[in-house]
Amino acid sequence: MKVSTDMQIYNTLTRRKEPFTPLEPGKVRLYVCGMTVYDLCHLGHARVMVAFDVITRYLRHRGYEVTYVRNITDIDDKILRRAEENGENIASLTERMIDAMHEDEARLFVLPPDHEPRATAHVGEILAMIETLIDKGYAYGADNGDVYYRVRKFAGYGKLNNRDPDEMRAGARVEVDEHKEDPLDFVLWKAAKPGEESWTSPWGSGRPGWHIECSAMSTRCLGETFDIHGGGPDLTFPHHENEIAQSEAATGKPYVNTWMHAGALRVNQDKMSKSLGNFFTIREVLEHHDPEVVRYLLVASHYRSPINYAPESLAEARRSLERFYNALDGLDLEGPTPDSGAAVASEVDSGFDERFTAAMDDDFNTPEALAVLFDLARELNRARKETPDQARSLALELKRLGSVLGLLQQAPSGFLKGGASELPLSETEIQERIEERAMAKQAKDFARADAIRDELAALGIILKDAREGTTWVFEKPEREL
RNA sequence: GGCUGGAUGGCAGAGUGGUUAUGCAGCGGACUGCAACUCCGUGUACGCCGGUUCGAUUCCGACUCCAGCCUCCA
Repeated sequence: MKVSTDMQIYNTLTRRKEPFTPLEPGKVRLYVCGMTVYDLCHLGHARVMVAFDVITRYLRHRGYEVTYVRNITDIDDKILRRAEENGENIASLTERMIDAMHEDEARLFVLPPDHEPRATAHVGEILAMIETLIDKGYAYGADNGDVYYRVRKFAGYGKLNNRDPDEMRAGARVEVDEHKEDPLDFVLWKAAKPGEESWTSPWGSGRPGWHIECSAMSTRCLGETFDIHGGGPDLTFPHHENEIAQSEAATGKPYVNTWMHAGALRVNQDKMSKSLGNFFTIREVLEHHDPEVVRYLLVASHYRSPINYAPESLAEARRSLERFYNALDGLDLEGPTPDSGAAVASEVDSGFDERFTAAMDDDFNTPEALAVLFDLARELNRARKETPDQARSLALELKRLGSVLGLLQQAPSGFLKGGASELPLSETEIQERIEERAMAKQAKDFARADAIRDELAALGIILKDAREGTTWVFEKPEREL
């Protein structure tokens, strides 16, 4: 696949779309801030995971070799507190949460990152970077054992957030720490309290601060300057601002070329948060909804737009996805694919790929890309009647482009049947009723046939009479959460 | 108060200086024994006020409202 230079990506740093040119031709180095593993992942995490999964998939589809690094913060105040509440040790807590996170993302069709560095495994690099910062005068040890970053010393501080340090009313909402030279200074190394998990350092036993960990691990995995750094919307300040300050002060080089931030996920127009009681973990939602429906909802908006999560929006996402799967249902989707055979690919030449690519090249415009796929699905539905060969090619094309968004890879009948485990009747029972109805139809006993259909419909099982026979889909009557 | 980003048809959600987004829902027609699926057709949408322009939802300015960040947060 050819890599052209037509891609445009919105850069948070410059606040505009820019042509994307990686440092090394054909290779993209991508770092995304991952989770602090003290609790289960919620939908906001899913949003970021899925956004950068789509971005990675598309870059690869476009021919780039992507190294995708997403860290795990496995030491931090919240973890210490939670472990103590649970009466379990830190390692046990973080391992459990990491396993749960991997399960959740796999269910959402999120491909694993190439590297998942953990803070606790990189304390050496973190200490080295802190020492460099002290040597260069950008950091200082305080008498309480903490080490702080000297924000005023770094000329570019605030550039990511367009914020002037002099304008920041520091201390307005935070208690000013008497050990800091300046209220804006942030902690690089935190002295351990007695009994806390700690590492030895030149400044006494302690643990790394949150910000330095990302600087150290991204540099370790991707080099001093890399292409894309991503994360959730609330990380721009102070986390990413501090990363820039640390890394650029330590290396004297630009840290990141393109900063990307996903939009927020809201619940009924409020920010999702525990205090508001509108907090949904991924697994809670997946108890009631097909994972692909959740993913579709997240992909159907642009990655930078806020998404309002409401129960109705999932029902609607499901119906949209049904349109795709209805189009694919009953076609032979195995065998040679457009990717594996040029002969098959040439049969489909209606510009769908080009339109899809143009949409995605424009800052990963997934809504526009989905619009192309809906057009493709319509073309496919038209072709089904008269030119089945073409229909099959279009179906394969739909599935292939869908895979770039991480969608449409399930067996259509499986999706449409809505997860056999929730069915009110067994599949064989349903089949029996269908046969019963077929006999009634043959005997022209339409009243009986309709009665059977209505009876099944009341259970959420909708029959579809096709030329080849009757199939069904399962539509759970009420979907909540 | 500072900084960012928004305000699009019943809902969701792209985009554009003049021409169809797309999906869901609705309406009319086709297919069907009747439906479902599908197809065809169908909506005088662009917060408010000015300005630029032959023409603005799209550019510029003011205003109103909303959200996020400014403290840990994806």
